[in-house]
Amino acid sequence: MNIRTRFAPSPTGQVHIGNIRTAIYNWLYARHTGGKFLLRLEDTDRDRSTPESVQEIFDSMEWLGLSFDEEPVYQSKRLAAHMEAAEYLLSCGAAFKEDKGGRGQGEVVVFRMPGKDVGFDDIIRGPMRKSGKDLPDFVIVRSDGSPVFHLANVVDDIHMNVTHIIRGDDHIENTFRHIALYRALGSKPPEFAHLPMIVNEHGKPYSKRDGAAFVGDFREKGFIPEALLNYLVLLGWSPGDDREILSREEMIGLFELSRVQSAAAQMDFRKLAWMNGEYLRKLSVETVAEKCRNVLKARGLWDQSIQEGYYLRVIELMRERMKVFTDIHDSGAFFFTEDYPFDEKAVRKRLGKDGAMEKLKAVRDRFAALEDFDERSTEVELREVADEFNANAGEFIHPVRVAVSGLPGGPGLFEMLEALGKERVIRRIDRALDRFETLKSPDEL
RNA sequence: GUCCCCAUCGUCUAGUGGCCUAGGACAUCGGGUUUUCAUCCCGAAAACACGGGUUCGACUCCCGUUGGGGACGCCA
Repeated sequence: MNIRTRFAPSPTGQVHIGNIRTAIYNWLYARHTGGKFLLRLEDTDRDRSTPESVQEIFDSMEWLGLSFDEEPVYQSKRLAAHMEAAEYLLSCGAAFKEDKGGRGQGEVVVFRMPGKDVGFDDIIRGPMRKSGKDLPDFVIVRSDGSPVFHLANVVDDIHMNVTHIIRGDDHIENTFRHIALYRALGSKPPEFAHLPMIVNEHGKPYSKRDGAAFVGDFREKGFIPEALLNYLVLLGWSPGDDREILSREEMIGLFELSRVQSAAAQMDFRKLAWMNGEYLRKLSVETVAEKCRNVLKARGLWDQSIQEGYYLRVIELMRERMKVFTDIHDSGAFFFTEDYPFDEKAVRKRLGKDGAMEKLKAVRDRFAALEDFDERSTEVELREVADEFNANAGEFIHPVRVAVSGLPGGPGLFEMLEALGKERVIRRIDRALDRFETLKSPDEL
C-alpha cells in the first residue's frame, strides 16, 4: 500500500507544541514507510485564519526539518468540492435539510447517522466501538452555506487519498462520525491512530497559558531543532530499547505507530535542556559561535569591535557548560560587557567574608606586576600569594572569580583570566574592591 | 449527566504470563575528578492506583472500584 499521511493544522496563531508533535509522528510514519507526508491548511475560519499563521506553520516545520510532499492544500479553496459532497449526500438520502429555527436563519444540511454501531481498529488503542444510539445526526453545512469541519475534513482526506490519519485523541469521538461519512461518500475509511495529549504538571491539557507552549518559544530560547525533535519524538514513543539520543535517520528507521504510548505525557523541561546540551556539545565551535552571536546581537551585547580570536576562545570556554544558546548571555555576559550583574549570594559568600578583601587586594597587586599575564602565570602567582597567607588557594580563587565575573561558577578561573586579559582583570578587581569595600555584614547588600 | 479513553519510580519510558528481588534516561541525594561551576565516573533513594478473579504462576489477561482526561456546537 502506498501510505499517505497528513498534517492538517488550522492557521490561527502560533504553532502549538502538541500540534507539532502530531506533525512529527505523521512525518515519521510516512518517512518510515516510504510514503508521502502531506500538508493541509484548514483555513476556513476566516475570522481567525491569517497568512502570518500559515507562514508560521511553514517556518516551524522547516526549522524542525519536517519536509512535506506535494503542494499544500488550502481548505478554503476546496469549498466547491465540499458542497458537491453535501449535494451528493442529500441526493442519496444520507443527509437532509432542516430548519433548526432559533438562532439560525434558514436551513442547514444534517447528516443522517446510520443508527448502527460503528467500530474501528485504532492502530494505537486497538478496537474502538460506539453504540448507534450514542451517535446522533449532525450538521455538515451551516445555514450560511459553509461546510462544517467534519464534512470538509473527510472530503479533503478522501481527495488527498490519505491512508492513515494520525491525530490527537481528542478526535476519537469524531472518528465514529467520520467513518460513517466516508461510507456514505462511498469511500473506504482510512486507518486511524490516535495520539495521547501532552499535559502540564497538573495533568491538564498543555495550553498556551502554561508557557513555552509554542515551537517559536523554543526557537527563541535558543534550543537546537534536532534536540527538540528528539525530545518530542520520545514523548509518547520509544524504540523499545534504551536508546534516547536518536538521529533523524535512526528515528525514521525505528518508528512504529504501534509502539506509541496510549497515555498522556508531561513535558519535562529539564530533560529537554539536558538533551539540548548533548546536541550542543556535538556542534563545532564555529557553529556554536554563530548561534551565540545571534543571541548576543538580539540582547544588545554584541559589539563590532569584539575580536574574532577572543570571541572563539570565549565560546570554547563556555560551551562545555552551556545547555542552550541563550546561556551565553545568562552566564557569560561578563565576557562582553563591563556592566555585568553580580550574583548576590556569591558576593556575600566570597567577598563578604573576613579577610576576603585583603586577599583580593593582595592578588590584585601581584597580578598587576606580572609581565606575562596568562593562564599559567596567574595560577603560579595566585598560589604563591595563598602560600604566603598560609591559606587555601580557594580563598583567593573565589573572590577573584566573583570580582571578575560576578558569578559563583563558570569556566576554569585561570583560563578565564587569560581570555579576559590583564587590563580588564585589574580594572574589575579594583572596581569590586571599591564597590564592596564597605560590605561588613551580609545584610548590607 | 451521557458516552469514550487512560493508569509502571517526581517526569519520560522498558516490560506483551515465568528472564522482574521491575531495566534505562532526566531530575534528586551521596562520593570521586575539578581549587569553583559544568562535563565525566561511581553509588543511593525512588514505581507496577486499589479490589476481585483466570492461571501452577500475574506489571502483563478478564471484571469492578478509584483517580485522571476527552467528547457531547450551525469551533476546528
